[in-house]
Order: sequence, then C-alpha cells, then structure tokens
Amino acid sequence: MFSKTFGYALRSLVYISLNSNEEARVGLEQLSKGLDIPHHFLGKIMQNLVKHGILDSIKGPNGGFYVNAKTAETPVLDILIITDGSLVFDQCALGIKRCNATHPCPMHEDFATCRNGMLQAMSHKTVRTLAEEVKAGKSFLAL
Amino acid sequence: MFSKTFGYALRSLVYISLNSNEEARVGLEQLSKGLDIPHHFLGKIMQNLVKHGILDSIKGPNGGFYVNAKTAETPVLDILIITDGSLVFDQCALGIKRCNATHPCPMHEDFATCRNGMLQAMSHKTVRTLAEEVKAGKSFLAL
DNA sequence: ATAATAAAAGACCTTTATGTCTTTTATTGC
DNA sequence: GCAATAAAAGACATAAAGGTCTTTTATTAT
Repeated sequence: MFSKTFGYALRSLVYISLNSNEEARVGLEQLSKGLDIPHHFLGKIMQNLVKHGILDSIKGPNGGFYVNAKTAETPVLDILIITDGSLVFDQCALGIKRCNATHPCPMHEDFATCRNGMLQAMSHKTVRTLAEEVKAGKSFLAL
Repeated sequence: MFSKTFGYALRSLVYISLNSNEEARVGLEQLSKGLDIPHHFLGKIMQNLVKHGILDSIKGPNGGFYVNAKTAETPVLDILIITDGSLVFDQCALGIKRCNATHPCPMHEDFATCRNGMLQAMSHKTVRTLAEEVKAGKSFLAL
C-alpha cells in the first residue's frame, strides 16, 4: 500500500517523541534495534526527515535525533508526502491517465471513498496523537 | 496502491467482454492499442489469466482472447489475487509484523476501515457489472 | 504441404525500492 | 589538540516491478 520507508519514518518519529528529551537523544543504533529496522537504511530516511525540518539531529557523542517544535504537530499525511511523494493518492488505481469524477474508471467511486477516508484520517492524526495512543498502551510500534 | 498488472488485467477483461463473441476474438494488437498497454507485457498478463481459467484464447489466424463461462462472474477481488497475490490486504501499512485487532499499530483502525470498504466493493463488483457500466457510458476504460 | 497469423514461452533489459558498506564531517570529553 | 562518537553523505548491492525482444507452437487458409 505505502512504501516501507513511510512506515519506518512514522514509527521512528513516534518512537523519538516518546524517548527523547533535551538530555537524551535517540541514536540510530537504538532506533534500529528498538524498531527492528535496518540501521543504514534508516539513516538515510532520518536524514531526509531532518532535511525537511520535522526533526532535529546533532552529531558526535551523546548526539542523535530529537524532536523540535514541528515534530509533534506533523500530520501523518505530511510524512507520507515526504517519503512517498504527493502522487500516491492522485493516481487512478486502474492506471488510466485522466480519471476523475466526470471521466471515471469503473472503480473510481469505490477508490475515491477509500482514499478520502484515508486522507481524512491521515491529515487529522499527528505524531502527537499516535504517540499518546502508544503511551497509553492502546497501540504498538513494533512486534 | 495496486500493481499496474492489476489495472491492465482488469481493463483487458472488461474490454474483451465488450468486444468479443464466437466470431470475433480480441487480439493482443487490438487490446494493447485500444487500452494503451505495452503489447508484450500485456501478453504475459493475458497468458496468466488464461492459465487461471477466467478467460480463453486460441492461436492462429482469427485467434485471440474471448470470454468463457467464468469471465463475466469473476469478482474484481479474484483478479487482484491473481495479479498481486492474496497478501495485499493482509499486511500492516506501517510494516509491523504481527499487527491485528488485539495488538494494533497506531493506524490500524483507519487502515482496517479503508481495507474493508475496498474488500467489500471488490468482492461484490464483477467483470460483468463493470462492463455494464462502461457500456452504459457511465465509466471508461481508457483516456 | 506451405505460408501466414497470433498466442505461448522464455531470455533479456530498465527502473525503482530496498538495503549494505565505507568515508566524511561535526561534536564532545579529555 | 586528540581520540571517540555519531550523524551525513555517497558509492555500491540486491530484489522486484515493469517492459522489450526473439523464438516456439498451434491454428487457419490457400
């Protein structure tokens, strides 16, 4: 459905939200072990999140990743757009080039309903809301 | 969302439903031009549909693809399973290995709602219902 | 029989996603 | 300054999806 990169990024952001503060940043080592994600691959993903400004990092001893002003309020949808591009929801599931409400493919309505539901959920939920759920033990970030 | 193969297969089945009868089969040439799908790639996809028995074909002059007893009643979901495998709907969107109602990822509920809606639509709609829509001019198979 | 036609089959190529490894750069504590 | 640490950066590897090309096989019409 979505790329692995998206799942890795989202879970990492929530993990860092729950485990970082001014003193203790979260290193790649801890992240990749805690979430069972390949170390170096995760490195690139995190780089990209930092580059997009929704997370901060610092090098050197006691360095690592930590939340900034934007992190908690970042909608899940923003993360998807960073990792998978804005196209994900725009393209026709049957691969028809110009498919829209006035010139629909035979599955257009069904897909649109599903898509809108996902868009709704992903734009309302943020890193903060997910972190709160996980903190309350209602949901989980890893096996 | 789904593979291109799935879209190609579904559109081809509907196209053949609308354009074949005992006399006139639909050849790859016509299919690939009519639906703007790469000729040889489509060949393999069609082979697979024939192998799965939801479509028939015959070689030689005036050969081509044509509907059989199963074609019209094939649910869209069956086509998806043939082209993309049954896993598509089973895996967690965040990539967590064991993610289910009792051990959910933070987005589990939202994804489940979307997935169930799609499953519902895809198991109820068949090649026949889609073909009827297209025949009535309510929806389209190509740009 | 032979030639033409068209699907079946399979070898190969390209791109994208995913993942690994090594080197560089910034920061810290001594 | 120097060594240790950890992210940044980039080269490289692997697998899957998507696509092209050629050869084989079955069918038909002459």
